Amino acid sequence: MHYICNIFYYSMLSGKFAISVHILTLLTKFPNDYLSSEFIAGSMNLNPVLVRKEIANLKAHHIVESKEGKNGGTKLSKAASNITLKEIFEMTFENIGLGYAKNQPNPDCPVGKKINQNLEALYVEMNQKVCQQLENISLEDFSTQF
Amino acid sequence: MHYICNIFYYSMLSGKFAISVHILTLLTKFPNDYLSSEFIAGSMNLNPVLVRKEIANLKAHHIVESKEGKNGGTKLSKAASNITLKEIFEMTFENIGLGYAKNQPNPDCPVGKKINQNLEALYVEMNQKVCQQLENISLEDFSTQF
DNA sequence: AAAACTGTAACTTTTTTTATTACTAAATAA
DNA sequence: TTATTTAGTAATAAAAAAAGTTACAGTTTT
Repeated sequence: MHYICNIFYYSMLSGKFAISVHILTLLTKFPNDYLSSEFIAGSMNLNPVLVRKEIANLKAHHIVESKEGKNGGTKLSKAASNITLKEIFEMTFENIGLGYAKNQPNPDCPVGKKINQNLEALYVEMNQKVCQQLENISLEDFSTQF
Repeated sequence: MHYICNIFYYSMLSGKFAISVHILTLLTKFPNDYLSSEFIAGSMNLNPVLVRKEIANLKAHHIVESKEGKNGGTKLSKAASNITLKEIFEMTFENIGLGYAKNQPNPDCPVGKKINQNLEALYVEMNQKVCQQLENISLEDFSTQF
C-alpha cells in the first residue's frame, strides 16, 4: 500500500522513546516472527494505530520491516546487538533538555533576548552526555534484562 | 498574607526550569532591588500570576524572598555564586528522562511487566550525569553570559 | 486613605496527546 | 477465487495537560 510521503503526518507522542523501546524489545524477544500491531498494542495497552505510527517511524529509519496482509506484522531488520539506544533516541526526535518557556521572551530585555540561546547551549551539552551513555547500551543489552 | 499550605496548589508548568532560571537571572542582574512579578512577566512575556506561582516554589526552597505591598517584589536571598543550576533543577521537580508510555503496560507480558522499571533505571543514570554537569554551573556563571 | 504589590483560588481557554473510526491495499489461506 | 487478516493512513474526537484570566483578600508604603 503506497501513499505520498507526508512529513507532517507523524503525530508527536510524548513517550515516543519509551514506546519505541518497548516495541523493539518485543521484536528482539521474537526475532523470527512478524508481530502484529494488535499483539504489540496488547503488551503496551496502547491503541494499535499508535503502534503502527510509531513503527512507521522505525521503518523510515530502516531498523524494522513490515509485511502487510494476513500473518503480516513487523520484525527487526538488523540484529539487536547492532542497534544502540542512542540510535533509537535519535530516531524519536526527542531532545534531552529542561524545556523552554512557551512564549517568546521580550527582545528588549537583555535577559529575555538571550535566555533561549543560553539554555540551548546548556541543553546541547546535556545531550552529549546522555548520548555518550546511550551509545554504550545495545538493544540486545537492554532486552536481556527482561 | 497567610494561607493554609496546600501541597497540590502548585500547577505543573512544562518549562518550569526555564522559567525559574529566567526569573533567577533577572534577580541576579538586580541584586539590590525587589522586582515585581509584573516586571518579570514583562521580560518573559508570561502572565504575572504564573510568575508568582513559580516564585512561590522558589520561596519554599529559600533562595528568594518577597516583600508584599507597595514597592514590594522579590529578590535573591543568597548570593548567586552560592546557587547551582543543579539546585534549581531539583527545585523544579523536573526529571531528566525520555518519558514513559501513559498507559499501564500489560502485567501478563514479560516485557510489559518490567519495561517501566528498566526505563527507570536508565533514566536514573541519566539524571546523575546531568546533575554532575549542572552542579558545576552557578547561577552567577550562567548570568554573566547575558 | 489611596495606591501598588503579593498570594491564592477558581475558572476558562488553548494546546498537546491519545484514542477512535473508517477505509484502502496487500498477502495468505481455505 | 474469495474471505480473512493485517498494515497504512486520514480525519476526527476525546481526554489530559498547560497556560491564561479574573477576582479579591491581605500588606506596605506614601
